[in-house]
Amino acid sequence: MPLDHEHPIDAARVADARAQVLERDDAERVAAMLRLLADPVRARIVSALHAVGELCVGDLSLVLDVSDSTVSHALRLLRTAGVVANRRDGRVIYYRLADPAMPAVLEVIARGGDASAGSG
Amino acid sequence: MPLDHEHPIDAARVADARAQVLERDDAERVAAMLRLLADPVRARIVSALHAVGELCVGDLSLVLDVSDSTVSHALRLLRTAGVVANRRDGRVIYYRLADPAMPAVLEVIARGGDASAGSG
DNA sequence: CGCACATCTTCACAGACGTGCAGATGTACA
DNA sequence: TGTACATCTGCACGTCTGTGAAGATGTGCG
Repeated sequence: MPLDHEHPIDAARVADARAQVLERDDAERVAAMLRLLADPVRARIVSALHAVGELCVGDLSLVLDVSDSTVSHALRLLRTAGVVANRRDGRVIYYRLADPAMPAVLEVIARGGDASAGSG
Repeated sequence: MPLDHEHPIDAARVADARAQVLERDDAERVAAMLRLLADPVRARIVSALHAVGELCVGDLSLVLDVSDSTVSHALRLLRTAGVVANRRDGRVIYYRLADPAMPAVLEVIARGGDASAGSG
């Protein structure tokens, strides 16, 4: 049970934290975004697109060595969320990144918390 | 079905991507880290600790308005992963951030992809 | 010791998630 | 039109995950 809502151990700090903490709705949005990257296949898709600009589904499936069905499922989530965009060239559909925040997140994690200096 | 592994549409780009893409193991690690933040409660815990430095479990439960059991469960995951550390003061246990990458990730997402300018 | 308080843990379960399969859609070309 | 190819979608299933309930652990105090 949450404590009585009446007995914070450090009331000032609690008030301070309450004022600055990510709000419920924002946290939900942030978590939803991060959930997209919290899967190895999707993270690697973002990584691959970040590396070479754009790739079609079949080539992506070759790069990652996973089934095209899996790639397609993953791309659908990313596309719906606005993380990637696509263009069609004949029967081939090329995907590219549409949200610079995603590769940035991967870099921050990979580099261990240093968020300064961009793509090296 | 995956293509034949023999018919990339852009072989050069595939080779290029293969060389630069996040490897399977690394992707697994990155995804595991991000999964920790891909939950509203844990994201808010990181946010709160980032805001005020340290908080005990009970106060955290007040700040977030969730049960202390939920906070404790969440903290265990974060602690096991090295995201937070704690110190004991009597019966009260204070938690603080131990991995600067996590709040950095939250900021990158919140700011929409601008990864420059670090913490503070 | 016994009691109160803060935190942790075990168990159980509903809900979300990732993936393969099979078929559908859409495009190109003859 | 029919075939071949690239991609997408719906369904089903095993697995993972977050949470609450209830009790356990650990600490301080008298």
